[in-house]
Amino acid sequence: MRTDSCSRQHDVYDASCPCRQLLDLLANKWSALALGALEDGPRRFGALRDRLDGVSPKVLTATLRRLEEQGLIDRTVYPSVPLHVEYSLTALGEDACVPLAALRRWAVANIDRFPALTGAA
Amino acid sequence: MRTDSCSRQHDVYDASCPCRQLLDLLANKWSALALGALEDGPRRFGALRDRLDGVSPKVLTATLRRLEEQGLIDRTVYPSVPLHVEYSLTALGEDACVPLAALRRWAVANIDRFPALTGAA
DNA sequence: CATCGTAGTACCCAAAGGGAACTAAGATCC
DNA sequence: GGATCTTAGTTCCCTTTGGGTACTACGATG
Repeated sequence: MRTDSCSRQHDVYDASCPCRQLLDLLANKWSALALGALEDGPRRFGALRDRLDGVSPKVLTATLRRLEEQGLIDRTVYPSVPLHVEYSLTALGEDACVPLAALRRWAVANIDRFPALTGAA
Repeated sequence: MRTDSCSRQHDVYDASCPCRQLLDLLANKWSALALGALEDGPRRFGALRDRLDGVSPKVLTATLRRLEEQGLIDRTVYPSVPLHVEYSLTALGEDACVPLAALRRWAVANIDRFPALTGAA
């Protein structure tokens, strides 16, 4: 039983298809950076906040919760003191990292072709 | 003369690096869909609005303007009546489509692994 | 002279993003 | 035993962005 209109074949161009929502989740600056930050092993909240330069704790929490909800990352709490929370990629998250890493790499590799961003004359 | 702190090597994890802004532009639902919609040839505003199911004209205009500003798409006005405006990819836009297409394809191919989105039990 | 089609803009409201300050819980210092 | 530290957030408030509906401009067409 489906509630979306896209019964068999999925299409990101269909607003009611769940993969549109998935695209919305992944095609997001903070999601792309957060997943990438976990690529080489688990990280704690503070480490992620440092790595994702410029993110506010509120937005980072929201991003991580969304990713966790969808099964892209795991959140493990170590009830030590001070509290210790570790985020890590799931298998699904690792897979999602592939296209996201390609996008990040493209941005870095091609930034010089964007004069309006690099402040060139 | 640069105003950003990331003098030589670019890094999306540096908030002041221009490629962070580029990532923000590309890692966006509407950008990814709009660029993809132009992959197989120029399209008019109305055609894009139809293709990007669920987009409001206001948001579509804003998205296209941003992409045009950065040189990813061209906007050509044919002063016929009724007015006719055609959007097409630049060479830069075509290149950017590669990682974005991969991301869209990943979403479609892996949506079944997201029970929370597909409404599975 | 009213209507149509195209490509938007204007207006208004809701949601998300963002910064700074604050909280909780216990260990550790003095 | 009270002050202080650390970690992982939450809360508040404000700004920005997203989103829907209605409206405009333009001349051709009936």
